Amino acid sequence: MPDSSKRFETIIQKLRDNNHKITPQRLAIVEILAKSIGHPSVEDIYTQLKDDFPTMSLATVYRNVLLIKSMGEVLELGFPDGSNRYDGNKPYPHPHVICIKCGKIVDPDLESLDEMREEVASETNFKIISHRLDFFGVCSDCSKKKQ
Amino acid sequence: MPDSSKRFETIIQKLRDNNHKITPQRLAIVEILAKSIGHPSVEDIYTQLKDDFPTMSLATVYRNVLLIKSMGEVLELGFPDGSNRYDGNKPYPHPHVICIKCGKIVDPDLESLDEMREEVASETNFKIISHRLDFFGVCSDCSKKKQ
DNA sequence: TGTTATTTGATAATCATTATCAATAAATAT
DNA sequence: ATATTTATTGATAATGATTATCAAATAACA
Repeated sequence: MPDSSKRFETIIQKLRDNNHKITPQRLAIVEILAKSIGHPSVEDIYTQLKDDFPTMSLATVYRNVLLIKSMGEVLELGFPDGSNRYDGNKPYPHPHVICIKCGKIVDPDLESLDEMREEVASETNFKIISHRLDFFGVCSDCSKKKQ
Repeated sequence: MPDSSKRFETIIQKLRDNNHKITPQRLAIVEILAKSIGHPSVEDIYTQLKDDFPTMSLATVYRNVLLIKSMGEVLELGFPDGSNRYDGNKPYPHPHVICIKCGKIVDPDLESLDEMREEVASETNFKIISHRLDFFGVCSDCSKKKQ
């Protein structure tokens, strides 16, 4: 079973468990969030769905993303410029590498964060609950294009 | 010479170098940013200045923070809820520990980030330019209050 | 198939930030 | 010192992303 199908099932099940109705619009939004290819924005999701759902309202996308976020099944990545991107495939905190040219977001494999977390906790006396780590740079595709 | 005085001089000098006029409002805003006690928001800065400058416009605070940010002399910390906090004392990327109860922001000392940066660069083929690392949790003051 | 409560679509409201513009004031030369 | 020039300020309108509103539509279940 592919990873994104598993995520799809998990999110749908959680919606059912919380007595939310399963509408075609909701299904389609969950489908995209379960994959979260490229970490889409609300606008991205809306654009992807307009073909299949010509009457889809932008508000519906916002509402459902918010609902799924409130259940902890999507990670919201807000940026200083006000843009928000979403990750329903890995809804827990994890590092991101973001291309400042094309907006591409990649998930690197990093392990040493857990040590850091404990280091911070003991140094500051905070009870650490979550974190956010983003690296910003230029991807290899955009580096080539530059000339 | 205290750290914040040094920061104050640096920012003012950079303003002069870029042919910006030194107004009383600007001086006062730079003074607060140079300290950046608690990583203030624009609203925080505005509130602090209203006593000394009763006619101070909120737009003036926004304008000057933006100007100083464009010169690279203040770090903007934007959060998913839309709030922005500023650090003119350490305007370069560095980790933050944020209390989700009272909003307090603390700077921990962490060294291992540079290794991580190189690890990410070699793994993703990105040219890493900047980063952002926030830990979220509950500070010891708020932990005590809870009961 | 009918009933009920939720969801949807369309649009208005909100709120932080940015843009506008006339009046003011800083910097520089006179 | 004073005049001149140009940036800055204060007040407010505009913007844009997100959220709220509400009547109509529809999923869930009897």
